[in-house]
Formats: sequence, C-alpha cells, structure tokens
Amino acid sequence: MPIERRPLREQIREELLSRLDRGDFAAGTDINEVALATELGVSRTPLREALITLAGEGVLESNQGRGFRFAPVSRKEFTELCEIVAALESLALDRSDPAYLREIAPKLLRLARDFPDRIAEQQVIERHDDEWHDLLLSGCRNERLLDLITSVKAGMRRYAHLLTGDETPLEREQAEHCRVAELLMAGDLPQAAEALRDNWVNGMERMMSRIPASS
Amino acid sequence: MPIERRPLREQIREELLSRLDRGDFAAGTDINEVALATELGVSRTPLREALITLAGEGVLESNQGRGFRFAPVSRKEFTELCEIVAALESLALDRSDPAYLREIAPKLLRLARDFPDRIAEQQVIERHDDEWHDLLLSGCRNERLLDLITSVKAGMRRYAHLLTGDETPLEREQAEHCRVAELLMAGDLPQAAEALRDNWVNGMERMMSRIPASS
DNA sequence: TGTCCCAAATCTGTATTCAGAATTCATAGT
DNA sequence: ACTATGAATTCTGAATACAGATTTGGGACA
Repeated sequence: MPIERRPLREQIREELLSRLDRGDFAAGTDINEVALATELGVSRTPLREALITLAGEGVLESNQGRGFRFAPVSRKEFTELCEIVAALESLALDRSDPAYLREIAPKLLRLARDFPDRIAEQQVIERHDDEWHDLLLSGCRNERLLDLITSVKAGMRRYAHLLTGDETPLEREQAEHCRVAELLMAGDLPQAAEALRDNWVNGMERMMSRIPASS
Repeated sequence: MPIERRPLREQIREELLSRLDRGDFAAGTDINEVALATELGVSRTPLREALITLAGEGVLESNQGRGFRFAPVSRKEFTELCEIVAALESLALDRSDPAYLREIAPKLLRLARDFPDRIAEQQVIERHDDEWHDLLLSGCRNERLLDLITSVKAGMRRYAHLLTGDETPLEREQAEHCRVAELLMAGDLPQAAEALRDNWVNGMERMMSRIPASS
C-alpha cells in the first residue's frame, strides 16, 4: 500500500476548497497568511503556493502589497462562469465516444433518480451532483478539456454554500439530469448537449436570487 | 510616470513565456531552479511561484520530487487545445455586443489585410495574429471568459516556435481573418463564429505536420 | 469633536537556509 | 565486461529570516 506523497500545496489547496464548500470563509475577506498557515500546521511557503494556484483559478484575488482575499461573489460573475462551463461541458460531450455514452446512460439515469432526499445535507447533494457530471464527462477524450473544466468549477465553489436550505429546485435539477440521460440512451447526442446547456442555464437562474446584490 | 510595481512572479512568468516564444526552451526538458533563478537574477521563491502558475496553465508539468519541466508537445494535445480555444472564442464572440462588433469590423479587416509579409520574423507575425484576435474579442462582456482564453492560449505558446519558416499557410490565415471580418461587417454573427471556429480548426491542421510524432 | 499626521505594529513579498529525496558515479562482486 | 550496491552529490520541497510596504492607533491641532 503506497502511502500518499504529494506536494503540500495540493493538499492545502484541497483543504481550502473543502472549507469553502462548508462556507467557512466569507467572500471578500482578506487572508492572513501567518494565521492560516499556523492553523493548517504548515509554513507560509506551501500555503502561498496553494493561494497562487487558487488565484489562478479565480477563487482568490491578489493585490500587490496586500495579499490574497476570497474574490467577492456577484451575479455577473456567476453568470459568466455558468456560460463557460455550459460551453465546455457541452464540448466535452461532443468529444466523447457515442458508444461509451450510450453504455453509461443507464447508470446516469439511475444516479439522477437516486438524487438524495431534500433533507440530506447540502454537502451530500453537491457531491452527488458532481459525481453525476463527472460520470457524464468520463468518456471525454480531450484530457486538457477535463482539466480545464475542473479548474473552472473550482471557481464556482465559492457559490456552493449559498444554496444551503434550498429545496424546491432540487426536483428540477433531478428532472434535467434524467432528461440528459434519456437523450443519451436514445443516442441523440446533439439534443443531450443542448439539454446539458439548459441544465446549466437553469441552474444559474436558480442560484441568482441567492446571490446578494453586489455592493 | 509610475514605475512598474507588481509581483516578481508575474514578470518572471511573462519573461519565461516570451523566451518560450523565441524557442529558447526545448519541450520536455527539465528546469533547474537554481540555475534559472540565478540567470533571471531572482531568488527561487518567486521563480517557483511563476513555475507553479505556468504548471496550472499547462505550460509546465510538475512531478513530486523532481521539479518542473516543459510539458512535451504532441499532436493530440495541440488538437485538444485548438478545440478548446475554438469553442471559447466562439462563445466570446457570441457574448459580444453586435453593434460594437460591426463597429470594429472595418478595423479588423484592415488589420487582416495588413498581415505582415512572409519575410517578416515569426515573432512579428505571431504578435500580429494575437493582436487581431484580441481586438476581435475586445467587446466580449464575459471577463472571466477573456481571462480563461488568455490562460489557455499560454499553454499553446509551446507550439509557437514550431511554425518558424512556414510560408504558404500565411495567406490562408489572412484569408480566414478577412472572411470573419467581412461576416461581422454584414452583421452575421453566427456565420462569423462559425468561420472563427474554422480558422482554429484549419490552423490546427496547418500546425500538425510541424509537430514531431510523440516518441 | 473631528481631522491630519506620524510612529508603531502588522503583514506581505522575497531571500536564504535546512532537510530529505532523487540522481550520479565509483566500486565491488559475479 | 556487466550488474548491483552504496556513498557522494545535486536538487527539490519546505521552513525560516529579512526588508519594505501597508495598516493601525494615538496624539496634536483646528
């Protein structure tokens, strides 16, 4: 059993993202490097490396002389991110092997129907949603594209916790996933890609009201 | 005249990218941090920060314990990158103000026609090409998308120097740019986006033969 | 009371140092 | 001659140290 040995900066990055999911950080707040490094039990060096990576992904902003801070959320930015991910996932679907997609379609349908109960914790729901999208794209042969999608989605994590307590939209999300899966089973790739884009556009609208108006 | 004060890591990143354009680095070669830092006259800290950024953009690879190296080039990866940029630029065009596009269309046409002579240095041609694309997208209201495009294009810089000495394809590139500009003048956005995608697909094919077969 | 200014404290950006992993090179053994 | 082994070297990953920029807080002055 090979023990995990990978750069601290990556572990730190993931820890920060997971804390972001839990809503531990308020958007727009400054990061104190010494404090955070101490809290994480690492030195500033790998922490800063992680922060720089996150800044590159749009999770953080950096200003000369005043360090990093969590980028403020805004409806405009979330719209922009959704547009981007919709286009990228749609492209990924287009670059997937149709045969493979038909093969996993039943599983996608099952996953979509098994959408966690609305009582479930937000964390669980999100993980389930991610799992579904990951499976959907798992047949994409454009590796760079998959990496890029992951990176862009990291930037969306700042918005995740805003959905806590949401209930009604869940059914919509579920229905849309089912629709994509059904279209894939029917082998209609273009329509499936279209439905996927719709899923993102609708998801964007669902989130909109939850995002505080920019100051 | 305010003197430039911004993080070293950014200046280093740009310096490395510009050296990459000049073909100073062979793809696949390891980077010696101390040597490179000394050569640049900086310490390893900001250099490593720049390297990490470049790794995030796909310019470099990093392997635990053995540092960074320029990611090897391959036809597969270049294809992937072109697919991505084609989709992103096409989306950017779609998210631009049609009126603004019609406004800059004449300038785009002029720029395209002024394509540098084939005798010009590769560097000049590339800068001209970039300038054209930048102007084309300058009206895109999705700022995140513009940043993303810049970042993905950084990953393509490893391929730039492979085109040196190419001559014939220049006219094709010029013709394609003109076509996009003309469609924009006519106000036909969908067709222009289509022509832009074609431009990337064709550019990809032009490059293909220049990329050494992966070992 | 409110505002401006300056000193102290805080924090970032960069350099340097340290520890341990990976590589190299020479040598012993077959 | 070739391979395996291990010590020496080189290099990365991480921690610490340092310099200068930014923020904070208090006191002088209106």
